[in-house]
Amino acid sequence: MTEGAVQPRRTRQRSAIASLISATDSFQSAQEIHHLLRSTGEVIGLSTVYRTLQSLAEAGEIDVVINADGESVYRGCGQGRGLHYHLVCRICGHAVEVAADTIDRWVRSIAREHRFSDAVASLTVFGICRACASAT
Amino acid sequence: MTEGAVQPRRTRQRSAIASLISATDSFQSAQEIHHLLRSTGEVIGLSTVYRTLQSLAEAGEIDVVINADGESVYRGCGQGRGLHYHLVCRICGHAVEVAADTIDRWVRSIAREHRFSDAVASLTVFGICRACASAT
DNA sequence: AGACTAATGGGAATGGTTATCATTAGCGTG
DNA sequence: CACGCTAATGATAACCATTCCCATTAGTCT
Repeated sequence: MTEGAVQPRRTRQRSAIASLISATDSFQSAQEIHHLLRSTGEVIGLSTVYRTLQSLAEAGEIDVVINADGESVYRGCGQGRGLHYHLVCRICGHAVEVAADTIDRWVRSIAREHRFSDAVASLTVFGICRACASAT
Repeated sequence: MTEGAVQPRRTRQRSAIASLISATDSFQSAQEIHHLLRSTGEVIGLSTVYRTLQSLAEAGEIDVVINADGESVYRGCGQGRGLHYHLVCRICGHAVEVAADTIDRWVRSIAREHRFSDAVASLTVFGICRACASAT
């Protein structure tokens, strides 16, 4: 009993979610993902979508961001690339991953200055991407 | 008709909320604020609390942060001090305002690099404050 | 094949937030 | 001060994302 965590079972639903997510490059809510899967003929329950997204997020296989409406939105990420933040278009949802170095240094120095420990930043930059800006 | 915005009426409820908020230095949810006011004998409806907090936030008189559960939490801020972010203790809720200069510069450069316009950062740093860390 | 149990999914429950609308009460005017 | 206009209030219902419940289904190991 060295490896406490057993890997999840391979189910049709779990791989459907994983492949849909890895095929998109913008953040989507659980509901949107559920709709998309349904519209492609996939038979899957909403509960399953929520559960699976959560477990994928905990496993670090996808990113979660809480948007301005307080909803959790998910997106696939290049794993193993370390911590990073996002630059998200508030019109089309297009998202870019941004290296965390600068911010992490800043967070650490701010935390040290105020004697906070265990500091983690929740950071997302919302803006308007080139395409949407010119499509006015 | 130069000044489109009329100032809100002075009501008992609005000042109760404003004074409670300015007397606290940690973020609180609308529900918590409602409870507190009720427990001090104030007669006030939940709807009013939500509405007033929103209008105060839009007016820039208080800060809003969406916490990890997707709830909106509010706190008074020193107005006129310009944009700033928060360092929040995830145990006791104690919050410190942090100047935004460094981050703003970073946000602008990231946005420029990826050709995003109108970029605004949503940033909150969660950690554990000195007091809570030593009260283990 | 059989057993064990994680995973599923439909529906109900939760909980924060917003909408509705009749009533109340600021506040400027005559 | 009395009057009127309408913003503000607040009880309640509606909303909606998310979680819970639990009987059923289906991976995975032997």
